[in-house]
Amino acid sequence: MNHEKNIPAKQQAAQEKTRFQGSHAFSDGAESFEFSAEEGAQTRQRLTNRRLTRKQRLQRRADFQLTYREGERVIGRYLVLFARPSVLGCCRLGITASRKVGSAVVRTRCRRRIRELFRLNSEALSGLGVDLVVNVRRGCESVPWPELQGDYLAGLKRLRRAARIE
RNA sequence: UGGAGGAGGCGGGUGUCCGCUGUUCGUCAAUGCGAAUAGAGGAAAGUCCGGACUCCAGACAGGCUGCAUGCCGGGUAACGCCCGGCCGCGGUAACGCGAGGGAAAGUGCCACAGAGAGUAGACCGCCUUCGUCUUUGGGCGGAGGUAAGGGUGAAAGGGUGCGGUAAGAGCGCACCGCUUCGCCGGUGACGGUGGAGGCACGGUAAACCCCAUGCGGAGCAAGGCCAAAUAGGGAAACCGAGGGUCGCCUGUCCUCGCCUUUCGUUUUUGGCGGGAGAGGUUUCCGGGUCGGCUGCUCGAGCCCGCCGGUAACGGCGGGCCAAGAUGAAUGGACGCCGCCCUUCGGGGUACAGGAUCCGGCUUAUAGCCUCCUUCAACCG
Repeated sequence: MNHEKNIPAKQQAAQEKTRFQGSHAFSDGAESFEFSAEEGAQTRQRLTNRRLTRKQRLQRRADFQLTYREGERVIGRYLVLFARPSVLGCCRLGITASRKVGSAVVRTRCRRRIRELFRLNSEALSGLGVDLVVNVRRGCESVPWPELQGDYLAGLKRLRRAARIE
């Protein structure tokens, strides 16, 4: 988290601007993740964490199976989410696309879009600290971005609710 | 200009924001941060052939079995691939297609129809002759000769024509086909040509089979190296009890043998030493799981030029370094442009993503471009 301080303020401002525009562009429903600009310090933290390195990905088969077995499950229109409290502090992402989804090209595109969902909406997971496994369902490669993002964020909301109840 | 055929190429462009993986450099405690730079295809696909590479087995090599290939010559590391040619078939042509060896080594199969289907055969016919009847046209019956015509069939034991004959027939002749023997051309497949034979030899080998040639097996999850935890194996050193009763202390009981006043890991009533049993701790060794590293990208490499070759391709010279990921990067979002369709709102923009690497084949592919050839029409 140290590197966040290194980013110049100018760049931060630019990011904030684009993010804000984007947020308005697909603010067609309550599911879109909204935040206001006046929460200064918190906003800064949310805006800067946009990277997705290898550490933040599930890399072992055992991790996947553990998440399937012990995690919470939420089924959406295009995605199926599994989440399980992580041993590490941060969130990690794993993506599974079976051959039912389509050809190799289609599956790769789905993976990339989901990775971007995870990366650009990291604030939706802030404070959770879970291993998240996403199963791809059919149609994920061609659905418009706002709809897919809505599906993803709605899934996360339900996951949060399930966690709170527990 | 239009139709057709062949060869080859491209297969989106661009802007903004946010990212990913490798390498190099800088910085640093750091796998972090910053900068620069590179980063999917013509099929990356199917995994159908051929190799390189690695391990295993064996070792001159050969055979059996199995599989594959199959006109000729050339190319290649090799091939079932490519190039050139031959033959057959299709097309007016350009050109295309062909598993294209052997059916006189053997076995099998060829339904139905038909008189007869492989040592042929005679249903209707045709012809001769005898008998008989007669309204003199011929009819009926017997004996024989035939295979031209009809009919069946996918196929009827060479074809067409002329001669010949009672009618016919390779019975004879010419041409074509076939078989066979020469000669000429060609490296060869084969082509051309001359003679002889009077015709025997149906098809099917993606039916068994025969002949010739080739092939040891498994694959980068190959293979090599490092190596946590736990359990277990081996070795060494050190420590000294263990169990029951119990919250704790004291006391007591049980558990090996020998010896008897010195020694000490402990096990005694007290003491000693040998044997035996048992536990704990630490260290090392070997095997080795999770995991990590390597193999891993400079190669039958790519580009340009010249030379040889009809070509595939080869030779020489010069230049270049161009993915190396591993739950797997090379992107996501939003615009603009191009192209196509449009009901003028808009919609669409192919097939498709490396996984050790090469050479091929096959299959998928919206649309676009270039060149050559051929046919038809028109103009000159």
